[in-house]
Amino acid sequence: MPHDPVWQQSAWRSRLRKRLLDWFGENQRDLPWRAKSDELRPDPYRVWVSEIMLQQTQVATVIPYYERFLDRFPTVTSLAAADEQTMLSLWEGLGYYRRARSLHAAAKVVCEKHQGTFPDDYTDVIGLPGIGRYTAGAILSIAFNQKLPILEGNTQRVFSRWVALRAAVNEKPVSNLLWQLAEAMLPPAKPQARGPGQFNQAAMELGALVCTPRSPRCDLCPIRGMCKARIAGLEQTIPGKVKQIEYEKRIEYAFLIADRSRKRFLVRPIPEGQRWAGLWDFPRWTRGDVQDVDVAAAKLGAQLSSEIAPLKSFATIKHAVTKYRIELKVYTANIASAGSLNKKANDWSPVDPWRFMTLTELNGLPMSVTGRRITKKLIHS
DNA sequence: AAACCGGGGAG
DNA sequence: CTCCCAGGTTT
Repeated sequence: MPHDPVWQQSAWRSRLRKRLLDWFGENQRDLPWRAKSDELRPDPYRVWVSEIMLQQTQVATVIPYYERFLDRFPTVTSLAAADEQTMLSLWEGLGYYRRARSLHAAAKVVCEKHQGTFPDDYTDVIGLPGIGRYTAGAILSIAFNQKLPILEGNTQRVFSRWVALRAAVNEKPVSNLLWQLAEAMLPPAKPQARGPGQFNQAAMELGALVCTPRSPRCDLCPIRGMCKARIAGLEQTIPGKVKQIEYEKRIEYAFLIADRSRKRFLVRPIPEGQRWAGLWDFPRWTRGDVQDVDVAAAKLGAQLSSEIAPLKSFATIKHAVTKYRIELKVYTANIASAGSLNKKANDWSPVDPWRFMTLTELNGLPMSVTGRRITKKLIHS
């Protein structure tokens, strides 16, 4: 892979580090998970929660959720002891709920294996559910100032530009090279105020505020004089284009089945191991691409051992997630053997988890975005 | 409306 | 190494 090995020169690295850390000292945002001025280091638990929330989610979106979450679960111990439904409700809106479930599971491990103290050993940390190489490096460098590299969306772009690496960052050899670069750039652990934790945060902050994907603000950049991409006029074209995703269109169906009072709707908590595990949902057919509502109703009915008869279209919700472009068709429907399903609220069992719930009750349950959108439409109808 | 952004984990 | 997870933001 042809590129200028400028980053292998230690003088270049230290000059760059100095500029970056000076810039960070004056321009970093005041974020709730960063160390308060009277603290030497931030609390590892707080850094951890923030890093998990920040996976695939932007800072501005995360802040209110983070504050609510920390308010309710201020320590690892309190999170480990939390009821899963409560925890998921606090997460609702952030999406990718597996992050929350992994965080919860990891909190239990920290309590059981590490007496409630977040571990400072890399092997222990990366062994926790939901923590991979990036997150382990981020927590240990930021909270313990360990000399560990990080590589994520921002720094992939920032580092590629510094050295004018033109290849697409998702190619394996490129990513390997960027990890090496990330490691080579790290300052020594002392002085701590300008150590690896500060460097990692500074590089990400630069990517978020200045070295943005499109139209980078090079005029504000502390590295502008020594950035190889900028010098070559390539800041707009680096990093290289990632292969385009092939989107897949899907049609899915959800059914609103009311009880005799017409005020309660059939829902259930999604079982372990399935998509949206732990969240509540309406009867929904999401598998394959079923073009016909009657087919979807028949298939779902077979699963519920009851016949579902679609009545009329209630709403169509368009939803995009990862590679899927989903059209969710929501129908009101009747169910044949409502008798066996006409449960009282306290009749729940894992074998027959379906229950009728009022809109007020639904408001208190954790749901996926589309589930919540259906509920909101019901309230306003 | 389409395009873009993107860590971790399972297989 | 590839695919999935089950959303938000930008253009």
